[in-house]
Amino acid sequence: MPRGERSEEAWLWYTVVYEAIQEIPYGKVTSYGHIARLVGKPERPRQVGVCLKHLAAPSTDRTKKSATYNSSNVPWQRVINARGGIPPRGPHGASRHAAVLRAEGVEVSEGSMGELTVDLSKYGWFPEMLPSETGQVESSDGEDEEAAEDEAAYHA
DNA sequence: AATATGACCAAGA
DNA sequence: CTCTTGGCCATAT
Repeated sequence: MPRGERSEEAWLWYTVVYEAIQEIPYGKVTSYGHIARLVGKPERPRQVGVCLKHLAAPSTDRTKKSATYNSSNVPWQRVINARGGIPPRGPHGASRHAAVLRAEGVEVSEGSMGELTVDLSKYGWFPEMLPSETGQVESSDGEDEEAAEDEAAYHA
């Protein structure tokens, strides 16, 4: 991260996000919001996107830490938006993204406006949490980021 | 320092 | 179904 690598807190955010993403099974996809929930920050899906954006540049890493995670060891292609759409981050970005997903066996179709989409009910990966149905929340205690961090590193 | 943006999301209208 | 609104906060200008 550009800003002084001294900020452990910022590094921590990137770390938990990357590790959560690495848990997405091959051939499945999930959303930014789900990753945000996994790391205990359900209200910051946007910041997850920031992480991946920086991930796109593997070199230019001055700190050894930033070299830990790069576009080749983090399956960024398995993270799409909540509607199953592939975010058009560039002119040919979406198509390239779709190609990578198809290579994993994920079916990518075309939306109404030529937007590439994935069928979440088929390829979506949302581990045992459907708030809309059960309305149950796992950690209803006062735990926050710390707990989430543990949980994220747990599964690895 | 202050303002604008963005690989987003959920809920309303 | 589409469009708007409010919220988030690390980066970029």
